[in-house]
Amino acid sequence: MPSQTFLNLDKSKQKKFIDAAILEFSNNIYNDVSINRIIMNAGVSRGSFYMYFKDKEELFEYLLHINKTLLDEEVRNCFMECDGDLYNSFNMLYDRIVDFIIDNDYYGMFKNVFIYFDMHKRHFYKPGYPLFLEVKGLIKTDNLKDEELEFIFIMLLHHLFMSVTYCINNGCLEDKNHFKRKLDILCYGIYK
Amino acid sequence: MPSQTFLNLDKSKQKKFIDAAILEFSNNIYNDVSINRIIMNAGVSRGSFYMYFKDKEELFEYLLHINKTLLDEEVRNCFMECDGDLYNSFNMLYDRIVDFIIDNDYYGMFKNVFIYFDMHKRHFYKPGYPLFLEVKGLIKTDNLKDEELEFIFIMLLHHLFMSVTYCINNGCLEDKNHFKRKLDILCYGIYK
DNA sequence: TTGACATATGACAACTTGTCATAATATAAT
DNA sequence: ATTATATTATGACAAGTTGTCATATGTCAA
Repeated sequence: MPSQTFLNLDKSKQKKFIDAAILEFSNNIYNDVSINRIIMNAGVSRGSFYMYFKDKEELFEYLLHINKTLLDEEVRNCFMECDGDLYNSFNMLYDRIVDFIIDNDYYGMFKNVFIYFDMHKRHFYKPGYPLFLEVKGLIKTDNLKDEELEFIFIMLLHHLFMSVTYCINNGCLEDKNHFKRKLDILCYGIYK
Repeated sequence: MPSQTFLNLDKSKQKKFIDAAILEFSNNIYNDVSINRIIMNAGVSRGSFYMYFKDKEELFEYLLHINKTLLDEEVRNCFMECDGDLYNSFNMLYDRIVDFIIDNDYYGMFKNVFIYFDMHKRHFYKPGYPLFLEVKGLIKTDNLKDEELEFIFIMLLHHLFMSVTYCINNGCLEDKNHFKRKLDILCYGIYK
């Protein structure tokens, strides 16, 4: 998270900075993101940057944080709308996330995020992922085998993001079939 | 792949260079690998490095290539020894890979590779992965559902590497159960 | 011996990041 | 209103990074 100094900034200055950061993260993959260009575009001095954020990673985490809140909301909605059925929920979730990313201002950034997604996956779906605890109660378990629910949840989430990555990177956002095939395998198994 | 110039070098000079490169990749994650340090340790000039390799990525790919050959051999063996049964093959494969990495001189490097694995996953298991074509004939399909074999293969491979990553990063190389649980889900499904 | 080609070199330009002493500004206290 | 204190802003700087290129040194055949 940014320092209090940054949070104390008036909203317009904050926005200008964040916009510059998103622009940079949209046009460059993580490793090539230049703090120099960000501060130039934001009209902020070098020293100030390091007053606001520890480093590039902290800035990046903050950019993710801003949107994660919105994404989490989608997850909650899907589970509610599907009466907690895992298959249907994840099916719906995939479509929603893809749509979310397309519609979103942060599309370019997300694209780069997803390319390097697993580099940063620890932010999303490690065990203890808070979102899981939230939706846990919503999942219908009577038609499931006796596996630890969080384990399954994380596995599904993992594939979800993998497929999103796959589709974004291959420019085939319409190939929603890719994830559904995976989902079928996960839910019903490979073996006869 | 390195330039012919590098391949023409006498073996001892090649080895010195590769050793220096492995040392560097073992002690630093990809982004922090310094070509400067490599050429210092290898006793090679800056210009020579760029004569041998296009850039850091090409060098890294070559280091992977060296070992991939050995890993591929393990894959072949497992499929042979398990009469092409997917479940058993991947089960065995996991153990072998973990052992391979532990025993190997390249352990440190592999650790760093696996941390950033998915950043580089394109090198391993994208569709058309040559190893698949090789072992395809070895896979017994009569007890499998009618899914595209390569799709399943890549999914299993993906989880295999994920679990190896998980175990290496968490220092719990003995927790072989992690992958077996995933394998059960993949083979027999989540739903009753 | 002389060309012709392959290989080696390190100085160089053009970047990068993170720090820090200093300067400017805002807020509080007298 | 003036002083004191705390907060925020700044850009020069050190110490690094990469990739290039003119030049130098090998090597081998004619």
